Amino acid sequence: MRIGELAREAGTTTRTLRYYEARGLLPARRGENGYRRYDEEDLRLLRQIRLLQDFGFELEETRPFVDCLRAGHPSGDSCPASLDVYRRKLAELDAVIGRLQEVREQVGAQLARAELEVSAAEPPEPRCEMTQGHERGADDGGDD
Amino acid sequence: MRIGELAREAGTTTRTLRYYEARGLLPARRGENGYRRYDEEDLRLLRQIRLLQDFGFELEETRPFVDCLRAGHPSGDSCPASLDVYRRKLAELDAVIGRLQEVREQVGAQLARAELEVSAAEPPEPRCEMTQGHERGADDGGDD
DNA sequence: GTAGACCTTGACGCCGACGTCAACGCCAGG
DNA sequence: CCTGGCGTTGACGTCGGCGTCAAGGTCTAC
Repeated sequence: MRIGELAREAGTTTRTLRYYEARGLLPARRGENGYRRYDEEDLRLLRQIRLLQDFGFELEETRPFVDCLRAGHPSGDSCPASLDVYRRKLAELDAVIGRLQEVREQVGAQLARAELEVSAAEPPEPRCEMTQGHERGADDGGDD
Repeated sequence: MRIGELAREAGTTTRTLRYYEARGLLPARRGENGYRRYDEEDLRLLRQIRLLQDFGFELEETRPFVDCLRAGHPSGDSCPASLDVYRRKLAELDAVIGRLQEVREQVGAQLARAELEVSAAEPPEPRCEMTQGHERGADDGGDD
């Protein structure tokens, strides 16, 4: 299969495949005409790469998985090096998520405080107090 | 105060301050010698910027806060435009955090599965089966 | 034979927030 | 006067993962 076909199969672009090859991640055999040739195995490798990329892994971090598959293992994470990447990534994710949650709380608190101060500064719209003995008919008019 | 001094006060660099000025975010008055001159107000603005930057806001997103302060408001988030940024940022944070948690679960699950498969594949270390009638002395060896 | 769809390499562009260097000006202390 | 420490502008480098040309070669269908 040629580069465009593989790209389509994997939902990516030829530029990306050439980039991977340049990085030594997914080298291709060459036909007589100099065109890159790929097989089903390459498609597997590529799918592994894309999956991890979608997870936010850097390209270099996908290399152990690719190497693992290429070594004949059933899946990309059948090798210790891949598991190490998983573990590092988990720790990294936890750190980032924790930091973002912290930020989220800070920003949320700031927003709440700022909104309060704004509403305190402008006291309009008395919010329709319910005075006693002031009931209305059946259709009391939608308040929305 | 001069640029180096302000940078030190705010825990940043002169390069950063020049960058902010180039972006129109923190323009400086000039002394006779062409040196940039800053005052305490600029320090406040700068601190507002740095705070938001630490939160992961892009520079452009800090602009409403800076403008707000410069307009004489008590704090950078006393203006509607700033609140809008807060809200957009919250939504963004929630989305990112959600996505990362999703990824974290996926990666965690993959790791667990892969570890299981590995331990299933290599049955070494028989984990010291207790054969009957093979008891040892008092100190039976800490299993860690 | 020619259009058009594919392929090749090479190289620059992009994004954001600066870092880093070059080459120069200004000013205070000894 | 000279050194050293500040300042100035300008411009290129960084990082990742490609996008997007440009200028050509190849192959297929009509």
